[in-house]
Order: sequence, then structure tokens, then C-alpha cells
Amino acid sequence: MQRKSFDKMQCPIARALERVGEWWSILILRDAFYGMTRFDEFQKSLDIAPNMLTKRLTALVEAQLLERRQYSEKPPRYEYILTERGRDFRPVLWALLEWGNNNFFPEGHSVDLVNRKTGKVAKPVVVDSVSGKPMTAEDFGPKAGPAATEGVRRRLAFGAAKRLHPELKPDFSIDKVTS
Amino acid sequence: MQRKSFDKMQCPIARALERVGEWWSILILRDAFYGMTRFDEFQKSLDIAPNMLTKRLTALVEAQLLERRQYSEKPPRYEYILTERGRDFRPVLWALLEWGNNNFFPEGHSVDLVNRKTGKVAKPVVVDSVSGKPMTAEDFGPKAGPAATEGVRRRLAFGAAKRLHPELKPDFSIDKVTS
DNA sequence: CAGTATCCTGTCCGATACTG
DNA sequence: CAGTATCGGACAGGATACTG
Repeated sequence: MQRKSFDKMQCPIARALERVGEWWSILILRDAFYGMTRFDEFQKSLDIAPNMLTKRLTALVEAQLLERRQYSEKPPRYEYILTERGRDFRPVLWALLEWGNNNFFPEGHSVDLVNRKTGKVAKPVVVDSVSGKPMTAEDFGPKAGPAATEGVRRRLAFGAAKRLHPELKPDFSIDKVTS
Repeated sequence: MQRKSFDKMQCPIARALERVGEWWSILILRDAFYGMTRFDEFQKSLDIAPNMLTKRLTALVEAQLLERRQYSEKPPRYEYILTERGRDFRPVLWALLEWGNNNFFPEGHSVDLVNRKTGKVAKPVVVDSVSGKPMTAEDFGPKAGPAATEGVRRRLAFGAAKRLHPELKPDFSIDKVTS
């Protein structure tokens, strides 16, 4: 064992990273969203070593983010298509893009997300679709779910304890809620 | 050189990954959002080797996601506080959490994002704050920005070309927009 | 408590050559 | 075109011991 399995940690972020935490994985998904499906399309775009690409593609297929589909009988040819689970990853990619744009492009943006109808540059924000409110740290926070284990509870309790320090402003967890 | 520098790639997602692409980095940020600030708080929560934690913390400080702040003269003690750039990462974390919850917790959620006022479990979605519309792949797509380089343009053009295949449904880029 | 110092192993990753 | 095979280097990451 070199790296610990994050699956043991009962945390949704850790489990997500278990599938897309590798350096190349997210970039491959990005290109899949750009419409790429074939081995050499990915390879040219990413300038990645072929053996590495094979490995990452295989892992993404096993994690069911991509589906390997034969599109030619002879010669046998395969393409890699985003599954629903893979397409569901889009919000993460966009949040990451927005963060990258805002923080690491002093020279100006290279890519923007654009409204197809109006042509205007979009400004992605995360909103709670239940209440319709933007998900600020003041109004929303993490809370133990039905399947929470001891480790998770401890971490959440920690945030609740620190709530007393008003000069720090993290996402303090919610231990007791006025429901 | 082991890994290529993603900074060379003029892509916002690649640049973002340059800072948070390491396995532990995002988990450290998660705990920072939970309110943790000290070395041993992170260490206990993550069960990470101390030398690795030192390395990752240093990298996050250098990337200006965390700030190392002295909170005691003698003995000299430091804590790690989220900078604004670090706090700005929250939407990514929440998108990742949501994706993890939806896809890898058949046994039920361990952590939910909750509306503090109503106590209801939130459903995070990405919305364009300019138009107020949910950012679906049909209505929004990536487009070359003012500082786009040749490599980026090529990738975007690729998506546009594939637009002709209606059976595939990626985020085809926007080459020409009816503004 | 907050790390530093060593040592070791696994593997990520790149480079290159080769195949049906 | 779509990979497989092989090689080697760098380093992430783990384990442990130690320090002020």
C-alpha cells in the first residue's frame, strides 16, 4: 500500500477524489466535455504519454465515468464516451474553471463560459435549488447525514466547536438546527 | 522533470489543478473549511504523515490559498488560515461534495449541505448569476477568451467541429455566437 | 505542540520502440 | 489508428524517530 484508500474515509469529497484525484483524470474529463472521444484525440490535446493515457482511461471506465464503446468492427476501434455519472461532473469542472479564471489569469482569460443565446460571459455561482438562495457560508453548512460515521461526526463537531471564534470564517458545521 | 507543468497549458482548469491537484491538498482545504487551523488538527483528521503534511501546507501557503500566521510568541506557534483565494475555492468543494454524494453513497449520505435557517438539505446547482439561468450544457458553453492561445483555440475548435454529431452530448464549444 | 530528519517503497509519469 | 511493452527517473507518500 502506498496511498491510503480514501474510500475508507466516509467523506463524499474523499470518495470523489478517489475517482478523479489523479493529475490527468480531470483534464481527460475536460476534453471529453469538449467532445473528444478517441485515444489519439486525447493524446494530442494533452500531450500525455500513451501508457499513462491508457491507464487513466481504464480507471475512468472502471469508475464508470466513461464508457468504452466499439465503433468499428474491423479494424476493431473503440471510443470513450461520457456516462451519465461522467456528465454529472460538469458542475465541478465549471466551478474549477471559474476559480482558475478568477485567480490565476492576471493576463486575461483564455477560456470563458458563455451564454449561447446572448453571447454574454457567464458568471457561475452555486445556488441551492431548494430555496433558490446562493450558497454562502453564512446560510449553508455541512451537517452529518443519516449514514455518518464516528470519524465524520468528529470532524463536523470540530467545526461547531470553533464557531465561538468569530474572527475565523470557515464553513462551520451545523450541529443543531432550528428546524 | 517528472510531471509537466500545467501552467504552460493556457487552460484555467489546468492552472487550478496546478495548485490543488495533489491528493491531499483538497482534503486539507476541506478541513480548513471545517475550521481547522493547526498542524495537529489536520494531522489527526487526515491521518497523514507529518512530513507530507508539512509539504502540502507549504505548497498551499506558497499558492496563497492558506496564510501562515504566528499566534504565539513563545513558544512560537503558527496556524494556517484560509486566504480569500482559499475561501473562494468553496464552490468547487461543494460541487465535488454533491457529485460524491450523488454517485458514491448507495448506503446513504454521511454529510449533507444544509440550509441553516430551514434545516433542509440543500441541492447545490450551478447558475449563471448574469442571466439567472441554470448552467446547462445546452445554454452555456466554453468560448475562447481575450487571452486565448493557439492550443486553447484548437481544443475549442475541436468541440465546435464535433457539434455535427447530435448523438454525442458534450459541452461543445461556442465558436460563433449570435450576439 | 509543531513540526524536522531519515529512510524506504510504490507508482506516477515520461520516453521510446513496437504491433495489428 | 489505437494502443502495448519496456525502461528509468522523480517524487508522493508512509513509517518512524527525534527536537525545542
